[in-house]
Amino acid sequence: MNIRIFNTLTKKKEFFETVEPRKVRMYVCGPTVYDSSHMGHARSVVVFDVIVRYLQNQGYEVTYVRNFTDIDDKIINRAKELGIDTKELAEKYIKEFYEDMDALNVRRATLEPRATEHIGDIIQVVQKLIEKKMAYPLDGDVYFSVESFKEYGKLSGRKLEDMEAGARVAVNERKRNPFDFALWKSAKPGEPAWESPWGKGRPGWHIECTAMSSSLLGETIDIHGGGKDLVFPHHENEIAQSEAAFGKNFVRYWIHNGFVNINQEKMSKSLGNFLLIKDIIKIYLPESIRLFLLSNHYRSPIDFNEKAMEEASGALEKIYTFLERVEDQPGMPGKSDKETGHLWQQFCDAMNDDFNTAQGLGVLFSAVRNLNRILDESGDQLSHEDWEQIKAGYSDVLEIGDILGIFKQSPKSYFEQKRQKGLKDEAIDPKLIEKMVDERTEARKAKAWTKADKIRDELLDMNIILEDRADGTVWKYND
RNA sequence: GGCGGCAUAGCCAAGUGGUAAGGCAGCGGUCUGCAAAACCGCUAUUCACCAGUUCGAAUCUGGUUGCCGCCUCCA
Repeated sequence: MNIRIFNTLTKKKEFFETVEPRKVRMYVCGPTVYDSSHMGHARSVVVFDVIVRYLQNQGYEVTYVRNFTDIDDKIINRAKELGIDTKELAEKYIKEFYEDMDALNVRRATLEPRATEHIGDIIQVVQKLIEKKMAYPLDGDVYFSVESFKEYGKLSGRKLEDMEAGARVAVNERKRNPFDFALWKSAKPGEPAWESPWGKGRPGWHIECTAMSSSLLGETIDIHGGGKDLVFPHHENEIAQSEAAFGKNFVRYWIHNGFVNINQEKMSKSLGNFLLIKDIIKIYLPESIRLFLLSNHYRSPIDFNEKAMEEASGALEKIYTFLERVEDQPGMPGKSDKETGHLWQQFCDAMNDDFNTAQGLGVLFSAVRNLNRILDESGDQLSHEDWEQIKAGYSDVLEIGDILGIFKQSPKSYFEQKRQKGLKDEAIDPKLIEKMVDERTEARKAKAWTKADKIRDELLDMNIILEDRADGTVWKYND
């Protein structure tokens, strides 16, 4: 049980040691709820969902906090456009976020705080920073002074001097340093605002995470995660605020996931290629999407495209086919076997190495192939030894699926679901298919192969694939 | 301009010092009336290029080329 994690702070894989034995305090930056969630959100959320599942499986008690940023400029602007208040807007997208994530079989975090629920904590941290002279009020705003924090830049590997050279930040003459960032922003008329020692206003973006992390998890936590894009400035600023305020190491392990590209392009509003989760799940099964997202190492970029999704769907089906095959074995005792075997251990080896799900999937597929071979070779009389291997493999596959958040349904319902979806997409009456399959069965009995093959071809045109098994013909939808 | 990442077969993708996982596609085969599914075999003497360290490098060092990301809201 020696997990190694790539720490963005040290740029090295380090053995995972928690502050408190067997307990993990973990914070992951959640969405700013001003718009629907896209595939990038899906990746981040799924990756950390898998990490939490694995840590729990390995015996850690995980307190997992994932926040909602429910107040900020983007929310204010969007609400203004729509003519609704910010709270209403935030609620709408929080609800959507849950719908998307439930569909993707993402478990809820232990705590899911909202920035607006922690205004008091935020004000306290800001005050503390002012007292320590590491922040300064300015006309109702409060800024963090980056120069006061000597280690500023340690996460992103930047130096203030270097950045100033090629500065692309809008210069605000009033700030002491162009990189000073707002902890508190004064409210313009009509904007949502909270009372504070500096007048009415709202928190800056970065401070909420410091406040919520420290108040819910403590001043030093084990893991802080998020997308790579958050390294600078968001997480850099969080470190500065937190370590300045509390005088302690803020985070032990920083974990950042890579981007999702769309057909080799970065997702961006300007390119108009933002793929929303709610649209993607209309086309692909959520489990296929999870499998796709986990098929690359979490730190590498991943390219979303039709071919990749078809491969992921095919891979999912391959494993469901195996599971169904095992469950159809006479004498299959169901999922009783809880003992984990060789395969599970190999999967853990992959996961222990910086949560290498891509390698873990390799283990899974080669195991499925081996187990299928055993089934092929033994025909209908499985030896005791073979049967033990199959049972152990089967339960390991399910255990792995549990970590990855796939194979949640039975193979029967998976295939049924696919058939239903196919019929709906193609607008086909299932009775027609049953009728054609029956006709073909009759033709085959009469050895009228030409007729039988003609029916099969007709079904194929409807994307229906037939499998003639020993106990009858089964049809599947081919997407 | 500053900082960082990546380059492995037709495609996707693991592998950070010990002689190239896995998936898809392709070809050949087993099975099948024929298929489908499944399985077996074949498919990178080689890991962008050049030099170096080493008994040994895809893995380490230096350089070259190409692609990408961050530095502005962003998962």
